[in-house]
Amino acid sequence: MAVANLSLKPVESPVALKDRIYEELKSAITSMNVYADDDEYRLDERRLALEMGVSRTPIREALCRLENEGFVQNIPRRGAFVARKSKKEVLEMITVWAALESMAARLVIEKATAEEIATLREMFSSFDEDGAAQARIDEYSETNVSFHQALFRLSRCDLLSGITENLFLHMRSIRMRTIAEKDRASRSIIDHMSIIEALEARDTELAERLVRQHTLDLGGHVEEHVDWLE
Amino acid sequence: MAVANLSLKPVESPVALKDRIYEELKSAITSMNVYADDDEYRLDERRLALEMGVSRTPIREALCRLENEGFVQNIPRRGAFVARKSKKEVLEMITVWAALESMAARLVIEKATAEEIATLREMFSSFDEDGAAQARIDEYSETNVSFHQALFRLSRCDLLSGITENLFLHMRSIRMRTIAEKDRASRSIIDHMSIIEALEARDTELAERLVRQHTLDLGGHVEEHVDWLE
DNA sequence: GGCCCGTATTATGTATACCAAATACCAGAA
DNA sequence: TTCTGGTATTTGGTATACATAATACGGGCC
Repeated sequence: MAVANLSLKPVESPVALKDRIYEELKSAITSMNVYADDDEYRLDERRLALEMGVSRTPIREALCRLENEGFVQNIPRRGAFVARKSKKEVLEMITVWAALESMAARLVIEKATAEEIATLREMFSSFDEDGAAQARIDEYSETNVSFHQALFRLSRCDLLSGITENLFLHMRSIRMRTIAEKDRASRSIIDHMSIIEALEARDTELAERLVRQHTLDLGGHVEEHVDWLE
Repeated sequence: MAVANLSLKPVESPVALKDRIYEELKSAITSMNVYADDDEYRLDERRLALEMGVSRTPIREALCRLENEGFVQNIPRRGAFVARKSKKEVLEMITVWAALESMAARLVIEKATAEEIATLREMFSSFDEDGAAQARIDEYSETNVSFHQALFRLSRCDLLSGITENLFLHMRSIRMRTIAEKDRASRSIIDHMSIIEALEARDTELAERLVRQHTLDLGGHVEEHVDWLE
């Protein structure tokens, strides 16, 4: 019997309620300015359930996941709150980030093609003239994040990227309150260019050291200048 | 009015059911030999609820946490299974481990006292005579794990320790199937001693490199000799 | 005898009900 | 007026009930 050779894609499994709620809540939490004021943001299960038109069960499952990822703090018998990181926790996140990204740099040198590394350089092409760069700090900020994400992607290590993804989201909340500083931005571009050059030269030790130091410098900056973290 | 100056400790809050179930299941899963055969271990919610004498709700919350930590795989509408790591995933875990532990080594040099570093050396005191060491591989295996855990502890970075804790638990399952090999054990002792010496000499770059290489070597070993991972 | 389809069963996903703990509020006394 | 103690309400923790999807099994047809 002839088999009809239809090109069919797997039917999209209907996304479970708890997953959609998880996405919705996560996006809401990560895009809010948690550190704007000192209020604690409470996540009332019943209220959320009512607002989203579902029962408490999927809400609770979503909150459970968010708690494990550190976006929500659950106090027994008290309820769930949007998590606020302490300064110590932020510094530790930056330390872990430095560890992971320096390893990513090693892997990039080991695995990425010259073309792939070239894409990193292209990301900064519009910032070549450092005069113009300093005028567009907000735009640069996005490129900045993209650069680091690209580095992890090129490392071809899903676990590295995965762990870092949430670190980035946490850091984004911190960044929202940090006023973009001109000197840090231009310094950052220089750092990135040095990193790219080391990658292109396939200098593992140098690339690793530059990446680590770049992130640890951010840690030093936070340590010294950020005083609004508990 | 005089205030009675009693030294009271906070009353221990009764541990929630879901947390106890989480601990119980986690310990059960991590201590079982997941890779012994090709069976898939299904975690039937109803059965677990019945066996543990609770309802399905706290069971589900515990399974949710375990899924986030990678010990359980939840297939929608199919149920929960004990997670089996693929070879790729194991290799990536080892990579992340290497990244985190080499950073831990840096921090140890930065923060730990000479006395604390000395405790690392003491852990291996009973393995000094390498003849005797090879006879007690199983005993050594525990010391081995303790050594790495101690390294993270001395780094004073809770996040590093925290992330690694689960990595260790995952690796333990892998180890259970790996037959202890004499040559790897003795090689391991040599590695550890070199690491300790670098820490004592406060040679950051060397310590970092040795730690990273020690773990990456394990990765190479798995890559080459472990063929029973999917 | 083997394949296919329909029904039954089972288990997960979701909703709801109940319970207990924590907080808020109010009344009464100093 | 203020503090204390008790009660009410709120809310999270747990149990249970219901709906739906997936699988297993059996009968019918080829």
